[in-house]
Amino acid sequence: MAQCTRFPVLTHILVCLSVVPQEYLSSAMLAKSVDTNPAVIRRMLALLVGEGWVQTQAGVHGGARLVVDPQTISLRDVFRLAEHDTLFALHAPQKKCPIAGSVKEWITRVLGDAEEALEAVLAQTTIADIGVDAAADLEQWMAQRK
Amino acid sequence: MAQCTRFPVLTHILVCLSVVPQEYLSSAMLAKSVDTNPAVIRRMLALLVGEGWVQTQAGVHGGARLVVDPQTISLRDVFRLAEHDTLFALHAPQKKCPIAGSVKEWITRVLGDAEEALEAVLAQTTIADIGVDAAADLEQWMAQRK
DNA sequence: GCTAACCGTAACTGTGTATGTTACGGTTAG
DNA sequence: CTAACCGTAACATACACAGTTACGGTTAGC
Repeated sequence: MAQCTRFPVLTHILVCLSVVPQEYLSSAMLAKSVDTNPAVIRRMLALLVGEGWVQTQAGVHGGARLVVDPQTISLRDVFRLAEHDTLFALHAPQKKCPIAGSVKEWITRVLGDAEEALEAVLAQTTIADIGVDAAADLEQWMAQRK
Repeated sequence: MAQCTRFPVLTHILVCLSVVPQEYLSSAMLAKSVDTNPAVIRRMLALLVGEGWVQTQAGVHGGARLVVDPQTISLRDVFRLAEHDTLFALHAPQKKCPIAGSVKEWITRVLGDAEEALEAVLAQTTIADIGVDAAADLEQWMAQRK
């Protein structure tokens, strides 16, 4: 599959936003948390805004904010956003090959089923689930800082 | 996942070999069927030989031959061969980020479960299953050629 | 209004991975 | 001896994505 890190990063951003509800987090802060560039974060945020999960605010004290219940965002939703095109690419076999048809048919069907099974597992976890643990970590971290 | 076509191509090769048991198919013929270069096929064959599924024969009238029952090769096996490294890559978040730990933990666990579910579906189909349909296609194709 | 802190987006680079291609040495049958 | 094979290395090519820079637009506070 992929050497694609978008899924974990998108999840990380959403969890960050979910542990400080109603608060605006700047792309610079999120970039530090995810350990990347603010522009990369803003690119990701554009996707989340497009889904209607996040609102952004320009100007001083601006940033991004979660505008839906994190319980309503499953990892399946995030996964689909991250891997917009098909998970598996099919090769285009020679038309003249007599067995190409059945091979392609089987592969398509089986991969479809497999992807469905994969997404069914992802659907069982929501951003809120992860947020609970993350909030606990955050609290412990802040206590240690005192 | 990936823009990786290795899984379908490996499957195609195995099905081709399974419909003409005990017969040697040259990489040139397989290349025509899959619509690629013979060297690419030979690279793939090297993987299959490494698994012990295929034997190759150099020289005139040489080629590749299936040496195991196609019923014993599931698409899960082929999939693992095609996607040798982990299906999903994780990003390495900043150590200082207090919530990175729980995010990574959840992602790792959930993706592990998801991959398991995916492979469970793939395990239900074997090369022999596809070979049955492919053989029928081949027969029909040869009848039309008369 | 001016300034500084923000976002949005475009453009470019760098990099990693996979396929396509060529080439060459080694092996086998006739 | 030759032609049909494989195995493997050494490229070139393509593509997606992260990283980076830059610039225009927006907002809050002085």
